[in-house]
Amino acid sequence: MDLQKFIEVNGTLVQIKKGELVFAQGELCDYVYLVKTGLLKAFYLTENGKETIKSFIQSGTIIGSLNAAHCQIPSTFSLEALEGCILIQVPFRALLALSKESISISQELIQILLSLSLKKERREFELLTLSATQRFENLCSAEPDLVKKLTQNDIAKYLGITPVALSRIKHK
Amino acid sequence: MDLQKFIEVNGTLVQIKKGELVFAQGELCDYVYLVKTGLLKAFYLTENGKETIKSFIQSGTIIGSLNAAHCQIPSTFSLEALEGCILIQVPFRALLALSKESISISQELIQILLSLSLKKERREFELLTLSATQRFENLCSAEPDLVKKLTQNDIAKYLGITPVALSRIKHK
DNA sequence: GGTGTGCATTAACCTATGTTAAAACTGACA
DNA sequence: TGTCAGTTTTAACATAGGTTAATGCACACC
Repeated sequence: MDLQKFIEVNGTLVQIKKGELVFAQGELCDYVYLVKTGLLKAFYLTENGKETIKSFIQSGTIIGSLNAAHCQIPSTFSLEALEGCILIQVPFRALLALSKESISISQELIQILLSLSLKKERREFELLTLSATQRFENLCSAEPDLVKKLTQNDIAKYLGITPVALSRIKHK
Repeated sequence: MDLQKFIEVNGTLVQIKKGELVFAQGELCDYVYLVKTGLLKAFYLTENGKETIKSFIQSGTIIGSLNAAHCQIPSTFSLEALEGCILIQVPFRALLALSKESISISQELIQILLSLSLKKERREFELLTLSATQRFENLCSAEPDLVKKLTQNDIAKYLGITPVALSRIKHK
């Protein structure tokens, strides 16, 4: 049995309306979610109230505050639905426990973590070496359909700039 | 047997002199390294020849271009010794193979990947939400002894700014 | 059709950081 | 001791992006 199947069989269905939070920064969150349908954003709020977006999560993805769940610490980010979403929720510890018993699940978990680390590496690289303009162009060519669905506000927060700056960039 | 032990027993010793590369960006690199002694930097070179530092690697750490090794693609970064280093090298596929046979190794690999993702998450957060000044202060308080060993050039490249900008920040 | 709310654009001004280049400093070594 | 290479500092100027605020636009709702 694969991981996705396991979650579907053993998890519980959760419906989230547009604008609602799945979990909030500062909360403990022991669950991992499989996104069946919908679109979400994972974002940070800094002390001075500024929001920056960590990532957008599309259907088919497994998402959760893995570190929070694993270390039993409060999540560093919030997860919000940008559209109505259907998720399947399963405790992270159930996954870990399962992985202790099944090599194939362990292997799959390793695959997921490796591909997660690949994604983060790309993002780190872009933040470190590219200008906002280049990051925007990259995003547009890598995820054209996603970009269409987002507000410029959210795109800007993802790029690490203000909506005003993004508007300027687009204008050129 | 734990992972570190496995590497020590099955790996081969590699000595790297200061300034030499362990592997270079663009190369295939199937190995994972355990740092016995020394200090290294992992860095990107952009097309226009600019260097940015992804991370510093201190002794006791396991390092490698995991994604490159796993996906059999060229490494996106280079690894260079900042001091004379002693490393132990082992093929990544040997680790993966081992993890397929041993649950405990799988679990350890999962732990390593989780803590790696935690580190990257922190860095992403800092790049996304903090100013260069704040990032510098964070680094100084989190890794005071590491900072002492580095040149300002390398610190700047790690923070994502120029040495000139770092000098200005320090001056204040 | 009118009104309100949220989003996008534009403009004016400000600040952080980049760029280039020169000068000062440091340590290695003949 | 003098010289050289590498590193750090300083200065002057250029640019990207932030901040604030005003305006424009679009859609929902009365």
